[in-house]
Amino acid sequence: MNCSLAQTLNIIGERWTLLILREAFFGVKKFSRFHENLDIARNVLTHRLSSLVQHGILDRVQSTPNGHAEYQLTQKGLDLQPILIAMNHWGDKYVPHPRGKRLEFVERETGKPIRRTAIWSQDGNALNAKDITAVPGPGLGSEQHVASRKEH
Amino acid sequence: MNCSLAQTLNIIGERWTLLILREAFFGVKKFSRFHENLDIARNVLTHRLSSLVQHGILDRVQSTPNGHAEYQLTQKGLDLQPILIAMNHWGDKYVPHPRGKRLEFVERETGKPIRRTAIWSQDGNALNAKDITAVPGPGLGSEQHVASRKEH
DNA sequence: TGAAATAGTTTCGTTAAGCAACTATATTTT
DNA sequence: AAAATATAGTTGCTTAACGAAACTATTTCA
Repeated sequence: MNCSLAQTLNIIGERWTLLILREAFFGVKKFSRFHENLDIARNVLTHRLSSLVQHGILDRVQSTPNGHAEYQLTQKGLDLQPILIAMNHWGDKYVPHPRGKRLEFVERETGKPIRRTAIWSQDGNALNAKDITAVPGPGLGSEQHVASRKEH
Repeated sequence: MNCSLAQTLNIIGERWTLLILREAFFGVKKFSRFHENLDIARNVLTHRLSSLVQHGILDRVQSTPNGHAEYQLTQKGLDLQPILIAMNHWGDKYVPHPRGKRLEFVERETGKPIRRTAIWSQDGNALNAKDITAVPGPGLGSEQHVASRKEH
């Protein structure tokens, strides 16, 4: 499917994958830690980790000659953070905990909260969904449909 | 699982869901259009649509007395756009089409492209993953772990 | 009135996920 | 050095989700 979203979902769209990556962003590196933090079946965890390694999102490094691997995020993996944070923000808003935010993302240096996730225009305005439209680029075959979004 | 990301994934994490929403953002409203644009099994499409309706992401409106439903995005659904666009941008970057971008998102009024997806500090700097950390908020039970992200 | 479209449901076969037990090497403890 | 524990998986089996095709019941079009 010639669609960047579909391509992304092919890589990170399976069940558990984004939760594994969340753990990785929190500093988890070892099979056993992933397994105890997530309630995931071991064989599924095996598959997900090796898939993420194959796709270049995690690096698998042998910390001892045989076995005892560690998994760490590559740049490609680190670049998924906006997706994770966007999902986190949406969940905060629409499936809130009664007591408030579960996690707040802040600048490491200053401790100041980051901006809420949004779509920004070039000149720095937050845009809402209806102000945005998609235009076909060079990578979209002419056979492809780009349904024009009707007003409603 | 007391985690906003996990909550979000419970709602939109199943296979096909985000592709269905992509179509909805492009203006698709009817069962038959979703089915012909996506190569999805009809029974699965039925389940996804009704799940999205139950979660308040789509509204199901009867356009004729009996049958011929239309599905349209609610505000809750429209607010998923940053997630979709973040995934689109990641896919453009890491699974590119040889000829270039497949879709470009622009402001409807001016046609100007939107900013690439990123994490922004309050004062308007783009942050990269290593500059960000998470701190527990009021909604996070004390039993919860927030692994502190080690340097690497 | 007949044909085609719409919005599903039903049945059945395949694939993926979940669970528990097992294995083989590595490290730690005594 | 030997035994116990931890690590990183694998194997076999069960259950749940997905996929393909055929079927159904209205509804609109010609």
